[in-house]
Amino acid sequence: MTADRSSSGNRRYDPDRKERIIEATLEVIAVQGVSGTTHRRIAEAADVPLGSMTYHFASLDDLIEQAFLKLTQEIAHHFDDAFRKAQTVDEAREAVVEVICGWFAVTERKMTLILELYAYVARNPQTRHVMTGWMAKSRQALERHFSPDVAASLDAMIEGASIHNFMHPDGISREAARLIVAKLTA
Amino acid sequence: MTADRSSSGNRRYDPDRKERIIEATLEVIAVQGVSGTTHRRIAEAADVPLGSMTYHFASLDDLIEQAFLKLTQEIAHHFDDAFRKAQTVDEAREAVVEVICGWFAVTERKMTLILELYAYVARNPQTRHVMTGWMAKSRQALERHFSPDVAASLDAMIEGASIHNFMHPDGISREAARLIVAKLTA
DNA sequence: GATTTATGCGTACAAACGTACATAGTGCAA
DNA sequence: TTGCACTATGTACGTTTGTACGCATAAATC
Repeated sequence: MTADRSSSGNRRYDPDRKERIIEATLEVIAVQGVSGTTHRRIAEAADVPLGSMTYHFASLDDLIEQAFLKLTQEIAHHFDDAFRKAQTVDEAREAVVEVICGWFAVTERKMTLILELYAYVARNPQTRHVMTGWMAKSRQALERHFSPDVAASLDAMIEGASIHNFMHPDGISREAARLIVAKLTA
Repeated sequence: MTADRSSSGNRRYDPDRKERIIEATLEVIAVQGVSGTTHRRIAEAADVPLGSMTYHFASLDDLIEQAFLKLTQEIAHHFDDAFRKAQTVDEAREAVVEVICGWFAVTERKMTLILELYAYVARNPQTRHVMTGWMAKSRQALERHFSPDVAASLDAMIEGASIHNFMHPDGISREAARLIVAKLTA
């Protein structure tokens, strides 16, 4: 439907096709879940022929893994940014609150993708490195401002609170989050 | 392969077949994920004919939802038990530590199922009641011993810490958990 | 024992799947 | 312009999927 490809003499110069396929994969997973993610749906979403799938990626699982890797890298990058900006411990505390109450909760898409990732990793141990890599980066970002133990507890709390806020509309308020963070970092 | 059904005149008196199908569904989801869960695999796991699937359940999604409901009810029941047994606040605190470090971490199967559930609910909003019901029960159990706000924070921490412990072998130790719980319930 | 009713199941079917591969198209060297 | 090496694609194949449905069979009633 996005035209361009089906018209204009077909074959086009398309240097970042691979990248676009990966992004389309995340889009499909977000809407259909891993269980509904197929070569054909991704190809349609990325506006590329079906043959491109097996040409650029060894298998569907290979593609899904690369998509999830990209997802975690992007999130980790934003996460790191947020804590790099913080100058004081108090600003870092506020950043944690923001991550819990503002950032994740806003984008249902991102949370859905993360949950799909967790389930996927749980069932495909060979992809666990995607998770451990992500967690290591998050931990590192938090350890700019907090001790390793406190960083670990904050990381876990961010995880749990994000999920709960996603599942339950009136989960944890900004004030409540502020109090929790204060307790954990006291 | 489990015999019995294929021999002995076939049709058998089987009053809790429906229940067994639900349990088999959880088994299949735990191993194959929702994405690999099919009528045929469930039927084989439950040792019932394929026809039984559409006879007892309106659709595959209907069956999956019922299976997840059963899962959450069982977990909530155990959870409630643990906190009902606690007589003092300190015992309740220790119960939280146990939930984080002992209980979930032990059974990979259970954690996998929970993560599959999250992903499923995220993508099927009409099944969100399964989650909200579960969360309400957990909250209730915690509120036997803690204020609503503290209960909420403990619940979130349990969530996040369990997941992190599952993904990363050396996640949060028992001592670390004890300290965190102490901080949150101070 | 005969007849009826309700329950359960084997089987078939169209649709969708992952993947392989012959072939068509394209930029580049000469 | 021609030839070549390489990239990309359309298509076909064998499986597996969810679901529907006609028929077999057990239980109930007389």
